[in-house]
Amino acid sequence: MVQDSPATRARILAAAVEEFSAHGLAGARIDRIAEAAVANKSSIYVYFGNKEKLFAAAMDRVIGDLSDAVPLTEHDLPNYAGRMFDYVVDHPEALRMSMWRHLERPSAGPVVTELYERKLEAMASEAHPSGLPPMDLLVLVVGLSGAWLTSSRDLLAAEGGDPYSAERLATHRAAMVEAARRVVDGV
Amino acid sequence: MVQDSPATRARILAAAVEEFSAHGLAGARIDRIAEAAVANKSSIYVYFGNKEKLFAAAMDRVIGDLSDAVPLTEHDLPNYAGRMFDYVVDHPEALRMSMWRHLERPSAGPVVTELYERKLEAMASEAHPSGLPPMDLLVLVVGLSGAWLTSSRDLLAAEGGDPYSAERLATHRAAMVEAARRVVDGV
DNA sequence: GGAAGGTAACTAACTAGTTGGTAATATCAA
DNA sequence: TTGATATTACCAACTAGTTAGTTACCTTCC
Repeated sequence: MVQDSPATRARILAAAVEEFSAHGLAGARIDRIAEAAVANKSSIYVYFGNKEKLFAAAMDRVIGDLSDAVPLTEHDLPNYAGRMFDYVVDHPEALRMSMWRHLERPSAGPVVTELYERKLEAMASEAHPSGLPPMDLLVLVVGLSGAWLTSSRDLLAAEGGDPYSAERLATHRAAMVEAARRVVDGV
Repeated sequence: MVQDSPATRARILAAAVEEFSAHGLAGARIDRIAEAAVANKSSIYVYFGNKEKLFAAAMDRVIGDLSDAVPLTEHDLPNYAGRMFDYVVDHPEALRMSMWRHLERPSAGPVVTELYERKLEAMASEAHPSGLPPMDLLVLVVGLSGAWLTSSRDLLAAEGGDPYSAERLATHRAAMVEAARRVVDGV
């Protein structure tokens, strides 16, 4: 086993993302993370301090990657919703982590309030046909983008077939982007 | 302490709903539930079997109450969204429990696939101006109804003020119902 | 030889679930 | 009604296993 500190740290963080995404903060097990990372448990404490801080680091990583990959295009919200949908389909851990954050540690993860403030200002300054307050508009569009992937399996099962097949997801994506367009453009 | 088996059971279930809603299945503590219910820990095992089954019972209760209180009016989805919003504002545990279910035990809670099937059929048989598939429409409207209450505090904080004040919630409710109307009615 | 990276074994605290026993209530014969 | 007995509700203390976090020691490489 070659010693390589940055690589070990990276393996731990990757394993932590997977474990926390699957089980949340309370359900995650440090031993499982160490095993999956092929690292010793104590390395986790050397690199990240404790479970809580490791959770925060995993959250920073996942949410940071998400906001880098899906920039908020405030003047084209329907396509923002579409890109957000594509990203969380490809990276389910992003959606799960943000749900864990909401339920377990609302304060974890990067603070991007300032960014949002600028985006909302930009939205407010232009004349929107929507007629809805910028914040409400943004929240609703984000809500649309995650609707399918956060729906209960019970509801999705009512249609028959696999709700997560590529074809079904493509159909929903189109419907969702169209819905966002209607919300944004008004009637 | 007067002995009253149904009352003890009810106290345990109520305490379980609160504990699971706050901490989820993995984070909940049986001892805390017993203490909050003013009952002995072993009563929990007498009445509910084990932690998992108690979680399922709490889920049944919360989701059952929700679907009783907010009947799915498939021919008036915007107001369905509005009533759903009102309910989860008044009963935050309903939203939190359904999130915990999604993350921790997707199979917990009542199975209502059959009900949804009938509702979707009813939607399909009528000519909708929406042009969107019934399932997508329903999922998107439900997504809209929960958007504000599942948004990150970070985003909501960008506006300044309390995002959960009665006034702010009323404003959002109106915007959300209007958005649902636009999605349902098409352009 | 010494600093940095890594490890196995350990510990103290916690947690789901159990047990052996007590008190209250119901049943019923006299 | 009464007193013995069975049943139900309840409880304090315990157990076996788990878990986050620590420590003392080893290995690698400059």
